[in-house]
Amino acid sequence: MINRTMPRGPYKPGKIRQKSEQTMLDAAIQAFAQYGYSGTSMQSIADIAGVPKANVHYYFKNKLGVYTAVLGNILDMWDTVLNDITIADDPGIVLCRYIDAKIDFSRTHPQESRVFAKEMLSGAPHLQEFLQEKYTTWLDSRLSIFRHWIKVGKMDDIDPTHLMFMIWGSTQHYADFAPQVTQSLGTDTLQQVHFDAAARTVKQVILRGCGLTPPE
Amino acid sequence: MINRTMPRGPYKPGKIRQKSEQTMLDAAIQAFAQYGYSGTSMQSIADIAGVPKANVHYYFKNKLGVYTAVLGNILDMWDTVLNDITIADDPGIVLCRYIDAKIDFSRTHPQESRVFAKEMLSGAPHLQEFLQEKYTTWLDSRLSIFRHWIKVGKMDDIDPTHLMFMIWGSTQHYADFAPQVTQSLGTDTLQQVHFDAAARTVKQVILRGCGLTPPE
DNA sequence: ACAAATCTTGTCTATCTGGTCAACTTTTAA
DNA sequence: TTAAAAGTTGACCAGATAGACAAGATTTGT
Repeated sequence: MINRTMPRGPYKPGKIRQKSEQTMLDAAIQAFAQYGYSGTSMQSIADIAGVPKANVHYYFKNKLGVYTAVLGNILDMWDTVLNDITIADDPGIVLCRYIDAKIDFSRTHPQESRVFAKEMLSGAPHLQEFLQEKYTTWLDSRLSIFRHWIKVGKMDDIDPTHLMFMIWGSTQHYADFAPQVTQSLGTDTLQQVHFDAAARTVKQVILRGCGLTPPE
Repeated sequence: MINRTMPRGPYKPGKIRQKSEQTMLDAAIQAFAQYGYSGTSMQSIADIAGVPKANVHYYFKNKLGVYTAVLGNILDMWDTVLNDITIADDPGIVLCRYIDAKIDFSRTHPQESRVFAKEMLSGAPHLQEFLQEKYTTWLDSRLSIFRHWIKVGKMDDIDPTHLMFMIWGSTQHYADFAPQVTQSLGTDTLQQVHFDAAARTVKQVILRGCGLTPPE
């Protein structure tokens, strides 16, 4: 994607910029996940990326610009799994798919999960727009499907909003509280087998708790 | 509690020190909850407490000292609810009591929950001792009780470790992800009624999910 | 009242912070 | 080859940072 606000000329930007930005965003996500927005210095981002600090300022307007870019990338990943469900679907299958996807996100993108969590813990000052627009629209449409399933007896009368919180809390826990989880499971690093056991238990409890039988 | 390492003399410390320390710890917990350890300045703690910065340094050795004191107070609150359960107890009643207590903690001590969560998200660098000693002992003894209940058929064969994670994740969510929760519930501030609904749903799903019937 | 200890606070310092800038090098299209 | 644009980087700045310290104010047992 060529940035059309850049001046044109014999030297077209693209490859170098794209690669450098990605390197710095990768570094930034590590720093923000560990130290939070206020606790992260531009110097530390530069150090992790292995470039001088001025280089970060060349690619991003300021610290907030880096953070906004990181946060934007994370929000773009927001829950595509539940996007195309309909009232015709089977709630048991949908919940299974969703729980598996959320657990898998905790496994494959723990740093992203942590940046999001820290932003929430800080009062979500940079997520107001997301929460009031994209998120609310997304949630309302999903909730109405759950309510329909409940009305037609496809699942028990479980408050779907709080059910969502349960799924989010239970699955994100494996990324956000990793030190406690690893200690509890008696391992050094979380392996696929641990995430499989987690998904199995969460599906088992949530589905049975909603009056659903796990699909084969 | 008189600090016996302090020099003795005609002026016995106690009331003033106790009150000042509490004021500063209250201020510190607010700052740490919002900005995390690295992002919190001694000046901001002093500002919230309404005292000069040098005053904070008089009562605490350094910033880590303040943080350690805050964290210690939080760890002292660790889950007294499950401490005195035995294999003779009814798992349904125990889980109900526990879920209610955890939801209540999220309601009455959200800042404490957030400081703990941020410490976890940062990799728990100041919780290694706690996790390896007090926590592990506590967890192992609780897990053995759950395993006994499962063995004698008092509850379904649910991995008790992951069940604990589900309860923690689901209940702490209401303190740690408060902005998302409030937005989802269409309210400005979380009220007792919201926490009641949360506790009801979590108990409903967890108990049924474990093959238990909610007690009257 | 008084002296010893506790408590308060303004001031100082060395370091780190986000951010700017200008000189320099590399890449690119012609 | 060349020149314009993109990219790199060390040096620099003003303000914030954690912490030290000394001088003064307050509290308390005698």
